[in-house]
Amino acid sequence: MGNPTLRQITMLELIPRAPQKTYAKELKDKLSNRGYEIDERTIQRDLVALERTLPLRCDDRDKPYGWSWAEKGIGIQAPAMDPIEALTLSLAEQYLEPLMPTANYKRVRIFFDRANAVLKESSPKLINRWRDRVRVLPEMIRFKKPKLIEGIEDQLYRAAFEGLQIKALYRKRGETQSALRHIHPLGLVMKGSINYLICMMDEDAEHPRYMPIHRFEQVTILDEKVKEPKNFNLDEFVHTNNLSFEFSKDLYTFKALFDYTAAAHLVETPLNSTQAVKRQTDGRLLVTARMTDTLQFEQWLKSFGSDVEVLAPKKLRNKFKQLAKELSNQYK
Amino acid sequence: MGNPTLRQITMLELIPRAPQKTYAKELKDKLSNRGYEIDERTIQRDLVALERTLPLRCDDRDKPYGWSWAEKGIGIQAPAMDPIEALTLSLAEQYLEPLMPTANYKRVRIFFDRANAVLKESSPKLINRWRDRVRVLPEMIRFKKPKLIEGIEDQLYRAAFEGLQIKALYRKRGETQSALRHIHPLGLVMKGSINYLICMMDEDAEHPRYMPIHRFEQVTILDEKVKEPKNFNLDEFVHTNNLSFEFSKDLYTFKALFDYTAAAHLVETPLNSTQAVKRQTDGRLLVTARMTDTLQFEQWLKSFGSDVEVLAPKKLRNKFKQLAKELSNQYK
DNA sequence: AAGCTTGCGACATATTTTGTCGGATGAGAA
DNA sequence: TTCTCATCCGACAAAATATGTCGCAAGCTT
Repeated sequence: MGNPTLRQITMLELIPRAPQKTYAKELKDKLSNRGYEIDERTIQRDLVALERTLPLRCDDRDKPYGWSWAEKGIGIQAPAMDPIEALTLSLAEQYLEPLMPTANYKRVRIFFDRANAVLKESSPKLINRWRDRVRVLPEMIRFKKPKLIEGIEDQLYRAAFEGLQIKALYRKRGETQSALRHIHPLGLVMKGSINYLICMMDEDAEHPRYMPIHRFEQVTILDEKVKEPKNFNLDEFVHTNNLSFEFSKDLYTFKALFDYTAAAHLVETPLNSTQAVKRQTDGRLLVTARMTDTLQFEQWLKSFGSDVEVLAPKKLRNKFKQLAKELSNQYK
Repeated sequence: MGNPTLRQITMLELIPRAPQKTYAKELKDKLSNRGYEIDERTIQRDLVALERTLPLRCDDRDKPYGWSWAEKGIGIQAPAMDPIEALTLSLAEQYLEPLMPTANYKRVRIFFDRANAVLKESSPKLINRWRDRVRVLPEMIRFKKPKLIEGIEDQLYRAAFEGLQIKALYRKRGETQSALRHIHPLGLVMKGSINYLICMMDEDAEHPRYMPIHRFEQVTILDEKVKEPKNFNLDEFVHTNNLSFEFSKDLYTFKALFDYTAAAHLVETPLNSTQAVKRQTDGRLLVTARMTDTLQFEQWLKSFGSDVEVLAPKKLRNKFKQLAKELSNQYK
């Protein structure tokens, strides 16, 4: 006879969360794989015994009975989260909630729930205090997330993860009708509130495309493996398709004068490690850094309005000259 | 005699992760609280038995022996993560890593490690594929995080969580020397790469301040409870101190013409639910929305350069007129 | 209706669990 | 040093439990 505790713990780890199920026989096999040669009867008894105290569910509508962990229950976790860990997770929650795709967020939610349960137990008063006392503020304006059809997200993820082809109803931008397409998912890119499926289409088996997942209206996963272009590289794709806003990987030396109050934070949170800052006699900050040529950087510069004067490179300074002209025309 | 399995599971949940420890006597008390009246001897025996198979550590340099879970081990988790859950966590990892304070990130890391372990086991080939095939792209430029002194972050968090006063060495912006201060932590605000401690100072017991935590050089937690101004409200503080960049909560009706390609995404990811978009005959998009007057919104508008023409409110249009003038002067 | 699977009660037995006791050990105080 | 105290740990016996086996019943399939 082996150690019943360890065997039962192992068994509990083998039981999936509802709505999935497992069966006595399955458990017997898996336990046997892990070195516990045990009678099926014993497993039945263990399950019934544990069910009395743990949030286990037994679906006895059919035989064999299907066993699972209650969907909402927190199950077992050892070592338990310590309060600091729990605090950190509850902070992570604040970061993730506005950013992450909703379907995914729901799935990590269970961890946050668990964290909050720990906090509640360790210091029920403090947890509310904490909620009142911590804020994660957005750095930039946040857009509404596009609406997604229930379940679509999950299916696209699964297809991308398992590398399976799909058939999907996809609505192009501006169009009101969706069309059936045969798609080979290659990857996923999340950017701000929009997530894209990177994929190959049957029509053009050479060039991958990206499709915002909120334009999918129906997805069926097929049994066939995805056909990939050889040497497909997601980073490369992202760059060449302007998804990451990078024009090139060439570095240039950036130089500009910033208003002190508008850019003082650059001293402590530099653009990158090549950045140098020097206060000028007129109070402005001369900032120098090696930068890659990205649209995001330009947008960031533009957001300073007249609180920045770009000095170098020439090309960028000219762009700003041009911008000045255009704005003058626009608001004349 | 009770059920040994359940009792042992409960006990395992009571054992902290290293470097924290617990002791036989402590476990006896806590188990007794949970309804397991058990001899101390039995606990010792259980611990030794479980140590053989689980990553438990026993520090036997002193008596009583200190028991803990191995720092790196994954312990027990039931129900086990299913692959989709694991996938989602590994995605959350990509979101959080660049955003979250480093000290915190290390603490949630254990969950990500666990997730990756699950993925490795369930489909070792697919996990690598997934890593190659999913990217979370930054929406805006990201600054380097300021350097923090080891342990400072943890202590400030703990003080803020437990509502305890601290003594700290704090270096003001621009100064090279830090000064000792007596501080009453009230809360925390995370914004982009900078995190702030919101607190009261002994010198001015009326007005809370915010202090970037990377300017703290040493922190000692005191035993005394924080004194708070009555009716302290973090959200209010954040607003009145321009941390959230909100000038006022008054809504105005915003109206502007956007270049189509630059702003097409607004159709699918609107600013808020009041937004209306209409395509003009010249191809531009007329966007209308009720907005609050925030600096962030203005910055976002400015980042469009000449791809936006602000129409209303007048005040905002005038700001842009002014901007056009200033830019013209600057780049003349 | 036969055959199969699965759940479950019963039962005897081997095994484990557990409280108790007493000795060993080591730290700190007198 | 010696004494005291807390703790660990081995031993032991009784009580409780765990386990394999068997047989029956229920429900499904063929």
